[in-house]
Amino acid sequence: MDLLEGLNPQQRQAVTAAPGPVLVLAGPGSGKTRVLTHRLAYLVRQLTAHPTEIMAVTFTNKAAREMTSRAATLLGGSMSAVSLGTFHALCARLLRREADGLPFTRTFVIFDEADQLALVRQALKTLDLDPRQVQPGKVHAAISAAKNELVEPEAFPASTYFGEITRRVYERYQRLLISNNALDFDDLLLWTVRLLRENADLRARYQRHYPHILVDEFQDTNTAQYELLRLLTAPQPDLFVVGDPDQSIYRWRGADYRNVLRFQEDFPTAEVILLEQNYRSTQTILDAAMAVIDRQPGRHRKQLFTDRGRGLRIVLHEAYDEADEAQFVVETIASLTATGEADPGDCTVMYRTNAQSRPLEEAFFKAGLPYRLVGAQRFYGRREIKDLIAYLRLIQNPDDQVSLLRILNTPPRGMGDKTIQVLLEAAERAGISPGRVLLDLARGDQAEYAGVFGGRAGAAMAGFGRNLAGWFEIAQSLPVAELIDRLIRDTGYQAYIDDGTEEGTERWENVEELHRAAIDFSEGALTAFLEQVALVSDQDTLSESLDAPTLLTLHAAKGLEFPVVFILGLDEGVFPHQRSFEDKEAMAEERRLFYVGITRTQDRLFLVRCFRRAQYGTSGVTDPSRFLQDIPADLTEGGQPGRQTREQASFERQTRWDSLSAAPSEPRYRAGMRVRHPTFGEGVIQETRLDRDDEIVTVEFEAAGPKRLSASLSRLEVLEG
DNA sequence: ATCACAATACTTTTT
DNA sequence: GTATTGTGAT
Repeated sequence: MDLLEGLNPQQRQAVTAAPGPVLVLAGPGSGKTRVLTHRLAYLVRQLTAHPTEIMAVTFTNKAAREMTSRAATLLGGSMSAVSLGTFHALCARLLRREADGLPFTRTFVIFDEADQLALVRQALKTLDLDPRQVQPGKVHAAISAAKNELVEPEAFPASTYFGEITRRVYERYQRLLISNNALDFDDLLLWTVRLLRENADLRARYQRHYPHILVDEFQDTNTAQYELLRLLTAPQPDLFVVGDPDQSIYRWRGADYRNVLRFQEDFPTAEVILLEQNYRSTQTILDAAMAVIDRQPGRHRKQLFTDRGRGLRIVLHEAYDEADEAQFVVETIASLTATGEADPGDCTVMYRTNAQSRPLEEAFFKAGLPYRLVGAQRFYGRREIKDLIAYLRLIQNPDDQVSLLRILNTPPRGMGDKTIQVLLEAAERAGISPGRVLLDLARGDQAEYAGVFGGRAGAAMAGFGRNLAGWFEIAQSLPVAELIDRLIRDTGYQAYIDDGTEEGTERWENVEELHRAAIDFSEGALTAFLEQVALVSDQDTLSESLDAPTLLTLHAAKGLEFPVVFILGLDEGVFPHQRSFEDKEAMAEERRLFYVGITRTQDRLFLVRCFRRAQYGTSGVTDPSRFLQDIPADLTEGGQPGRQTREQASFERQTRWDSLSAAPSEPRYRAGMRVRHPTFGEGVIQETRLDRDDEIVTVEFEAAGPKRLSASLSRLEVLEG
């Protein structure tokens, strides 16, 4: 049976378990995704399940794609019939199909974080609450937490002042979502659960339709997701879940690793299988990981073991500041690459917060080395991208008031605050959304709004309404990419965004990037495109093609593995993060996050911290992370940052400054010089200038084109001139 | 109505 | 130090 080839006895036991509730508790690097994939294939091949009868839930879209292709390889055919994706994506699909009878239509849009916040602000305003006294973010977090726990507005505990406020905002917020014909992320789960709870026929239909359900990363499911699983799998569940409570890192998003315990209570007949052998890391890495996680009270210890041998020691390094930290990374990777110990693509740099990527990017840029940055948020969060998405969403769903308000006067078209206010009031009076009012005006239905709009403003709005109606029309037949073309042309968006400055050009390039993404999106349907945009995960942006180091947050690193790992910012306040200091559970989660980070490593691990670190512009001295003290000294080499005294640190700082003052005071290179670079080959210097303590050289390389390099980081060999 | 500049919070992690 | 919001001038 080739489906079981290369699997160890525990893995085989899991793959071939009898249908029914199965809980696989798997340590890091134990091949749990592999088990899941083989189980999928086993269901089809051995238990003759039809692929359409399988629903598999993964944590990211990328994981879903990977599982599809791996399972397809195993089966020697297409697995596309399997319903595979994240909880959110699967729920969105179900809701679009079954929207009849619900208070929204199947063209609903999904609101992202920023839209949700805008709605909370709006709710606060209509309730006459000052956003300065009631923080919208806090209220939104509370609402989201409630939704993840399946708590309806009426049931929201209003025992405190904040609770009372939140409850009222929650009510209002839900109504606003409906009037926008929009759902937020939590709604996707909430409405699906509601629908299945209340509609027995539908529930039975889905239970029959998906007799087999598999779930990856089960420790990161929340109450709503767990309830959903229970609803979908009764009365005779074939539910196969895989997870590791030690790797639970999404508590702040409502995830509850106690779902693992709940599972065993709710399904007492569940078969429980442990996967303990690790195929990823050296024993040194595993020993360090265990030392970190074993400090966690109240957990079931497990022994991680491998037959890979001890491997190299973990390197500890203390840098002076974040620029120095980044430079250490770049230099170390450069030297590992130069000696052939690792490929650039084998290396990965992890950090606690996204903001920490900036100094890294600068260092890589200065050294003229490419890198891969994981983070979709940042692209889709850009103003110009949000604008165009708002246009698309409005076309898909004219009731989307948040998107309408965003782009009504973007680019400026003579509809200022006053005009917008009039429009909103007219919509309120007519009992329809402002988008519909515009469409009415475009059709010439002035009667109903007679005397409401002044001549100029009325004309502007009718004009925009006609545009909107026109786009609405062509959207039915045109692929998304061409629709975007039309939008840009009709609105003069390029002229608006690209003002010739460097920033303007960059913004326009982003627009082109979105356009490319739309072209690549084969399905062509607007709804599907918008859904994908709303539900992209960070990891979805990881390109496999480039052989370059990867930069990502520790959260985004979940489920991945790399030969060489750097974990940066091991300073109190950064990692563990400041916000977790008062809350024991939050601190426990930080520790698990560190555990996740360490266990991504196959061979070499570098733990780095800074002596001083800038926050809010001013920099201050930091203390080493408490986690560093938990790594046994016999596993490490390099400094003992955890035990360094302040005097030693300040002495180091002194010597640092001395060495920096030896930096060039006049250029070492001249324009016209012929140079050679180890990576880019030969080229001619175009320009050179001094930048603080460094010299920046612009070189036109024969093969690689123009590059800007830092003289101190890149070894340029002068050939002539 | 629009733009330029200034003051002001603000940074955890993400579907 | 930066993104966002608010204010005042055009």
